[in-house]
Amino acid sequence: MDKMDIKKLAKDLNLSTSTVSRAFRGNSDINLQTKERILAKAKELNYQPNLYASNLREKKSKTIAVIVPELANNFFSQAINGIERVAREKGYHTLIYVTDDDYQREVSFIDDLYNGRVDGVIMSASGEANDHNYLNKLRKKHMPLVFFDRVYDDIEVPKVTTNDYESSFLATKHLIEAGCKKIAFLVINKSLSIGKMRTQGYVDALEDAGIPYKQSWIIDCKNDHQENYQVLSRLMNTLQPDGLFASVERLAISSYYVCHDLGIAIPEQVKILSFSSLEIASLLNPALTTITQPAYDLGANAAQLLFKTLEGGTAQKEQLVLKSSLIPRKSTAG
Amino acid sequence: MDKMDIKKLAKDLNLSTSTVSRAFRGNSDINLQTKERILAKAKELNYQPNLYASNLREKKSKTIAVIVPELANNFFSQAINGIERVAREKGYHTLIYVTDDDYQREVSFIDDLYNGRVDGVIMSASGEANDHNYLNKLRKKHMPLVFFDRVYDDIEVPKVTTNDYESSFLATKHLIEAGCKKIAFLVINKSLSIGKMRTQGYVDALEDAGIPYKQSWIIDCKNDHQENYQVLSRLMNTLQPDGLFASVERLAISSYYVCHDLGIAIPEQVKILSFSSLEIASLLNPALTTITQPAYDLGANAAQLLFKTLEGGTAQKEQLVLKSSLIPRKSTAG
DNA sequence: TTGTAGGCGTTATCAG
DNA sequence: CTGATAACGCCTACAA
Repeated sequence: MDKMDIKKLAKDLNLSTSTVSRAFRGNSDINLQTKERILAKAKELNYQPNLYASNLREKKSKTIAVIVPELANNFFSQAINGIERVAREKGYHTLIYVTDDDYQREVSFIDDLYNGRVDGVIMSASGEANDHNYLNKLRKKHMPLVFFDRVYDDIEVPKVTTNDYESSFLATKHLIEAGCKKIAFLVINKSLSIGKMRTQGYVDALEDAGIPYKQSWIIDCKNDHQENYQVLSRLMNTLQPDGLFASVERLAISSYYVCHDLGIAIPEQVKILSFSSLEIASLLNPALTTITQPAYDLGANAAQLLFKTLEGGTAQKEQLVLKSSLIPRKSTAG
Repeated sequence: MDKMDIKKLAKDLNLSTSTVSRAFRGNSDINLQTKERILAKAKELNYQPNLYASNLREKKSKTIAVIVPELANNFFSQAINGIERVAREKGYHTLIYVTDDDYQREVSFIDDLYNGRVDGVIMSASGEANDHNYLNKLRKKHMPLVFFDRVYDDIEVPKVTTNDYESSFLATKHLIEAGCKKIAFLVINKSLSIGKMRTQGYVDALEDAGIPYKQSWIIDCKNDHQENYQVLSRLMNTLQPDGLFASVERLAISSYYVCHDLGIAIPEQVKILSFSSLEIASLLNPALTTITQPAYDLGANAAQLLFKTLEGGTAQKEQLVLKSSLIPRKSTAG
């Protein structure tokens, strides 16, 4: 009574399973009337073709995987939103995997996808300077992979990033023009693709302005707020920068807390600027100058690239670079 | 050379497919040595059992679906984070569907899940006062469903919510005690489960304090910022409230913009309080008093409830109510 | 402990 | 336009 399958439905209709099957496939030849009769009966009996049987036959899952370092984060949630929308429009389903910035987890997620569960993968990388060879297995399985934002340079697949170097350069220049002489650069992982680009933009902009650059002004931070709070407090008390350039949103947040608590006035005593996808940057106290990445578009484009290779068959290695925008606000006001 | 399946692997090893299969199943009798030989060879040849063939046999997908109204949103991204974590720990995969608050989309997502794609569904509802009968089909398919936060009262499934009525009552009281006489309540959908509870809390708190309650002080808003900006501007100019209680984070945001633009001082001229999962509420200008829902826990608990019914078999109808916390900040300072 | 064989529910191919 | 049949890749009785 409960379990419906194509055979029972066919018997109910005095038809063969092939005919019933045809009613559910878009293309095949079938009499319109029988088709409608079948669909009606199917609805009545609450029948739907079994997904796993279909996929087994057709060897595709109409599903993609998205692997991200974190989820509860403006940037990634917007990006995923973009991915999900494109996937949905293409009739694909979207699986989410969060690594919590744990490289091992990334590896094991990927491992879990070899079995045909998905047709393709979109990923923002977690594993810094590790071995990325496990990703080549994906290619052997003809499973397309697309990177967005955080990429591995040594893996040749389509990538969607933003103009990090240029943005970072301009941002640093912006601080200099606002009068900063002692600009600290806050970074989480300067060996990662993105950290590297952003750090370089900062360094070059300093040089370009004839400001002596010192290694000690590049501050290594973590993902943990408490730790960063300590590091930044020390920074403010010792080096006493008059400018903070946060390469990641959460570092700007920590900086704000530190400055509030230490009674350091923004922007009078220290100007702050950050890469950030915070939609309410202008409501902060004071409004935060940001380099805003087009997070949604980044995701949407990554998805489009994936479907392009999925449909085209050829493994493209397109590199798409979207532009971020520098939005000056009170936190860097002269 | 490329495609591996159990037969080729078996042939390579001079074994039968059943033996190979056994090496991958946890339970079956198999010689430890042959098992290891098989697994080694499998790794070498990059073989993994095809998921769809396995699922077709075993009739379960080890996958759950999460359906939410929106994704790029502090509350939902935290909740999904909680769900994903629990699912991962249970060895399940997580599919994401975003309705953009479109009831029809919710229905069609659900339709798409009848085919065995998932073992269970976790959902925060989009469709207000619509017909929810389509959900009963899920039950016929023995597909467990769990609601979180936004629920349909007429559907009897496990639900995880927060103490919305109580929180709303206390929040209103907080505003009254801070000296507000004319408190407007901003709501997006007062007919929805949550909107209803929150509205009632507001109304009752007013009555409790002997403040005459007027329908006109309940302000109907939308999801769109532009529209809300208009509505709220008008509100501030006409009714001139001295307190705003936003039932949803985005309405507090819009209120801040309006007040900033109109030069209305918070909290001197108007105090603002909001349901919100914003982690940086205290960095806003001024720091925003919030009722903070335990978003992550809401998601994690919903997932746990789902797995409980998935494992236990019995369709529980547990109702879990988590507590939100009122965190007073500058925006409601006396 | 291992092998054989049948079937999970669909769909594509080929006849009719 | 419709029906029979053989895969898809794997798993599990049952037999050896």
